[in-house]
Amino acid sequence: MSELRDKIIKNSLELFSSNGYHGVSVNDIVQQCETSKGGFYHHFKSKDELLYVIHDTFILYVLNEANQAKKRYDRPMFQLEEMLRALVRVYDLYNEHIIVFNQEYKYLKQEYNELIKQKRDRYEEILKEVIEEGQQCGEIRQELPTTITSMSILGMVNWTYQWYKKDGPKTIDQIASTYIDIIFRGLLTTEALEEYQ
Amino acid sequence: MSELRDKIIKNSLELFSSNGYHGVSVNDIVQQCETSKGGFYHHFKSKDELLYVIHDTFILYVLNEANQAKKRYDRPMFQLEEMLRALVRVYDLYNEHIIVFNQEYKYLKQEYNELIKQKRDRYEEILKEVIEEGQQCGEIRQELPTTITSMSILGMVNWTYQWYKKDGPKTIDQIASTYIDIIFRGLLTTEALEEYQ
DNA sequence: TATGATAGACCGACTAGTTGGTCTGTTTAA
DNA sequence: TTAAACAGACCAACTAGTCGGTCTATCATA
Repeated sequence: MSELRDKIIKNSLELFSSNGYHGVSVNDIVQQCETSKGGFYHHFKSKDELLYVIHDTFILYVLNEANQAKKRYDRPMFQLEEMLRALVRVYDLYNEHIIVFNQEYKYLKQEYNELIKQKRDRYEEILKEVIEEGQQCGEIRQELPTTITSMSILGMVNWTYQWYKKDGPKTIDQIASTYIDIIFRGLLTTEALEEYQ
Repeated sequence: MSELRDKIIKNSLELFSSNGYHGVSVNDIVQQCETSKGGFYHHFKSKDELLYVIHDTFILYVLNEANQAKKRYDRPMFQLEEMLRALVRVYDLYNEHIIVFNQEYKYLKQEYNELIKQKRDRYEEILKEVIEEGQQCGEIRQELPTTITSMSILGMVNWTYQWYKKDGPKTIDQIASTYIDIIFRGLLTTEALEEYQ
């Protein structure tokens, strides 16, 4: 792609993630990038489109990882572990994307919102599928309601962006391991848990 | 307090939670309330102060519930259960507050932000204390890192606002029970879990 | 090789509209 | 009579987005 386009995305991410989408004007972005209004609008139809692009690159990545995790393993238990490790790992890679995503996705214009929502829903579906399959084959406790369970997991992991700091005392892998420890003990049947450990 | 003041808060909550803080102008609020700019600014110093008031009423309630839970029970295990049930219950009572809170707290002006952050931090401290005490008395597994664990719980529960619908298929109590089921199996030592069930 | 044409990248003054907030009143209730 | 409660015209600041124009690089043609 273009150099300026990348520069705009990179700088916008910094600005958005610390000041919020509405706390940053197109002029701010343009100034930070040492370019002009013309430069900006040459690459983006609107400020909204920029927000969309930020959302999309990140969610596309996550969705892709989830699909791969499903393919790589055939047992739900391991699919789930891989999905979670991948999702948590994203917090190192796309930290700023996620802050912006969670804070501002409500402000996406409808046309963009629908595109994002499709992928978001697809991810949730995959997670649900994995849990359902885990329940069917006796790895995950059947008495757990599938939706609440998958939302619990998603919540736990997604909340990371609220407190995780790259230079904090815990590495992202340590965090992932603790999540998986808690979730697996919480979800797995006694037999599956014994086998897993 | 004043009637108009309450009306402004009530209507703002509706507007903010569906359109976002930045998607709603003071004029929108004033129109919805069938009042005027004068009416609004008689009761609030600024639009920011309104946002602060919304944040504060909700977090004050949650903090209060947590303190009571700590007082009511002496065993960490039960303190934790009560804290979680109370926190989840808030999603029925303060649904709109929470949506606004999570979406917009970043946009609070510094003076307000600090006041909110204090209470928010205090809540997290209480949760951590409970978990630490649970670890010390052998109810909660000692190998779990306290911070990550408490953040996991907070994340799981706080995420509820993203998907919970009052008229959805699951009641808030069912959701709470599933959370507690997963968390307790995930956190408690084998002995404490047996005793609990 | 020299010349002219075309296209994309970028510039920045400008506009039309909106925003939060103010200020001078008027009404209402005690 | 007095003070609080409200009304609404008004303003300065700022916003996203536009538009005529420039600069540079590539490529066909003579």
